[in-house]
Amino acid sequence: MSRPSRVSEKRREILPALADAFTELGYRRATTQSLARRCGIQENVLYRLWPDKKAMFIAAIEHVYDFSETTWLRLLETAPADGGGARRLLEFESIHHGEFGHYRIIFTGLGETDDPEIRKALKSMFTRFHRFLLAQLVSQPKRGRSGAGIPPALAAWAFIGLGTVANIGRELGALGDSDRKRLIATVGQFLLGSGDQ
Amino acid sequence: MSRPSRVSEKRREILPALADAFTELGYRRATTQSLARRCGIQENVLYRLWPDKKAMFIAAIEHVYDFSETTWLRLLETAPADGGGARRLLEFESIHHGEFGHYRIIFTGLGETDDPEIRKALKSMFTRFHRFLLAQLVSQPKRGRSGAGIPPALAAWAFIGLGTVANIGRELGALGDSDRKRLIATVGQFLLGSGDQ
DNA sequence: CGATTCTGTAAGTATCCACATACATTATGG
DNA sequence: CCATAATGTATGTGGATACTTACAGAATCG
Repeated sequence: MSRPSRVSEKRREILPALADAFTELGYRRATTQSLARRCGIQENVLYRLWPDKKAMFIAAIEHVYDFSETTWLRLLETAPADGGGARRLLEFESIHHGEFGHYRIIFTGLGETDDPEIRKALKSMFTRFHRFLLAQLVSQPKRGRSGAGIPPALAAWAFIGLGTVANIGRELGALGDSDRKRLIATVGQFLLGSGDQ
Repeated sequence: MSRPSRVSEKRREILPALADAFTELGYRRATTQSLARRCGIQENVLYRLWPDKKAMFIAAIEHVYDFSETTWLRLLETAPADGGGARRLLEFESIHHGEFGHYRIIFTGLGETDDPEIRKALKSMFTRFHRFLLAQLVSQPKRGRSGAGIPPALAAWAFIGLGTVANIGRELGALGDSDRKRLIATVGQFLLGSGDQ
């Protein structure tokens, strides 16, 4: 009992840089040396905060989702509470989608899914994401079911797919900026249920 | 001039095992040793067929797409030439989607997109995929535009996104088998333009 | 203060991995 | 049959990398 541990504060302080490193380099290419350097600490200190590299990676995944969700929640706060949140999110994403490149940590994670812990972390992340989107969809003004009779739970998954392919297209340069925005806006509106319009 | 080279035959003979190895292990975790072992040859021989590991990976990516496209083309041959190919593919994929796990090589590739050659290979793959789907969509019976006024080029991208999220859901166990099939069937039909039906 | 625990810095290690070298064997064209 | 080039097998290597150990200073409790 002397000198209280500040480990948890340190973890939170370091997480953004850690997540950025994994995001840019991917899981395997991110060496513990490079992680430490980019966090401005020694390798050893990293190992005092997490038991191994995998734990650092999982923490980074969770941080990335928390960060995104915080962004969206802030956006929804400023939105009218009339249930138009889904539409608002859609507009926002059609412009800013993938700006932080954070989805890259998902891609690299998906290459490690035979590790049970990593798979579990990813599954939990996607489940949270799905739940969040679903909540927005069912609180829509017009009806509880989205476009043309697609059950909202499926529509929410389709939204995730839409965002994913937009990210891939952006990453590879296979989809130009304007096409990507049109893709999100058009198909998104469609899934929201407004159809042609 | 003596003893003709059988390099290209050997490459073709080995590619399936090579692609399987990258598919199961991912790019970084697949060691050249494990690649060689799973191909039933020596490491050295591998290096006589391709200059380095990256070239092997790119060859595997191309092989995987060629394999898929061949499967679909065979399916379309047996389909009536009335332009219902897209619908036929959809039915097929809603059942057999992702069976070979080959999409995993895409995920691991997407974690290496800062390498120009790998990015180029992936971009080319997605572009070919998109072109293939688009051709099926525009040859549809009802109209040249798919569901509810979505331009077919965008609908084709949305299809890719749909397939991708289905694969992710399957991989993580976040989407049960029946939900996955319903997702592909429902949203797919929707994108095809039949809406409620 | 002082015992104790936290924190920073530096260096070490055992393992692994992409790729190379060396050489014996085999098949082909002339 | 023989010169030439392809193939098979074994072993080597230099560098990277996850994780460890050693130790000095500093902050907090009683």
